[in-house]
Amino acid sequence: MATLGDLERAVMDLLWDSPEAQTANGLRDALAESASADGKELAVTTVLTVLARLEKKNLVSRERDTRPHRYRAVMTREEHTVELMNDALGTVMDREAVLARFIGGISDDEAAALRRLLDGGRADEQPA
Amino acid sequence: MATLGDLERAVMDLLWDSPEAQTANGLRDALAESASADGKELAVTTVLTVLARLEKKNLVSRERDTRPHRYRAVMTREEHTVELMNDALGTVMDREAVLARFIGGISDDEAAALRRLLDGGRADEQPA
DNA sequence: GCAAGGTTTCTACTGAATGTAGAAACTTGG
DNA sequence: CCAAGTTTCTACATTCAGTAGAAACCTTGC
Repeated sequence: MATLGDLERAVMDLLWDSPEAQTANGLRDALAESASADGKELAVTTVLTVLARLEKKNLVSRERDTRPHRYRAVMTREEHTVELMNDALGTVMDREAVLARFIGGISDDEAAALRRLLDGGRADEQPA
Repeated sequence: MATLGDLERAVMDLLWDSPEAQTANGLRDALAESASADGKELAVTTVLTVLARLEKKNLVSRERDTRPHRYRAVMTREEHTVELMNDALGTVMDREAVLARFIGGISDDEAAALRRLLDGGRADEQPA
């Protein structure tokens, strides 16, 4: 339930970056401009197909009542990333050993931020 | 570069759990006993194929000089898991926002462990 | 030195996931 | 009711993973 293809990922990136729900056509246009694809226009049916797949994966929801359906990300990018991290952790029995190494690899700034957050320092969490 | 198939995963689990390098035959036998597969014997060529694939993915190395080649995991399970976590994080610009949510979701025990680790509390890390 | 048996490599097939899109079905404003 | 836009169906190519037979490759006992 983890890996996204390149196009799926590109679509998610667009949805994550826009607060408003998007139409397939809007996404197709945005994809055309986006860095990776140099002007390459996809068929809108292609975009609709990946949106349907992303919906099936519960990464995207759509408003079916407006005529051009509008799509939005179900989770924020951050929530999704945390889910991936927990997926990775989930397969391991000794979570603390992993966490130990993990924090061993982060920058001092991030370590400081973590410390702050752990000390009730909170900033904006919602229970996942 | 992330996702492992079920069999690949099963092989990695065996390699991670054994300090010694293993042969394909040994792994095949171990797989037969292992929980998930109820007595189902795989062909040894099957095991060799996935080992070759895991080697290509740099998850496994082999000693080619002994006759039955012997295979070992390149990283520990923990290191590998951390890599997955960093892969997930890597695609995100705002790492701290992700970390914030991440620690919001862990247990109190783990939070305590993290705090300990952050305070130079260390236990067994090697630089990743 | 050589055949036999174990080991490894090649090749191949299947099924799922993904990128891609045409054809067909559907909806709705005029 | 119809044309234009929208959505769904269906389909094909490619890649990845599971699976393994056939062929090539060692090594060792005779």
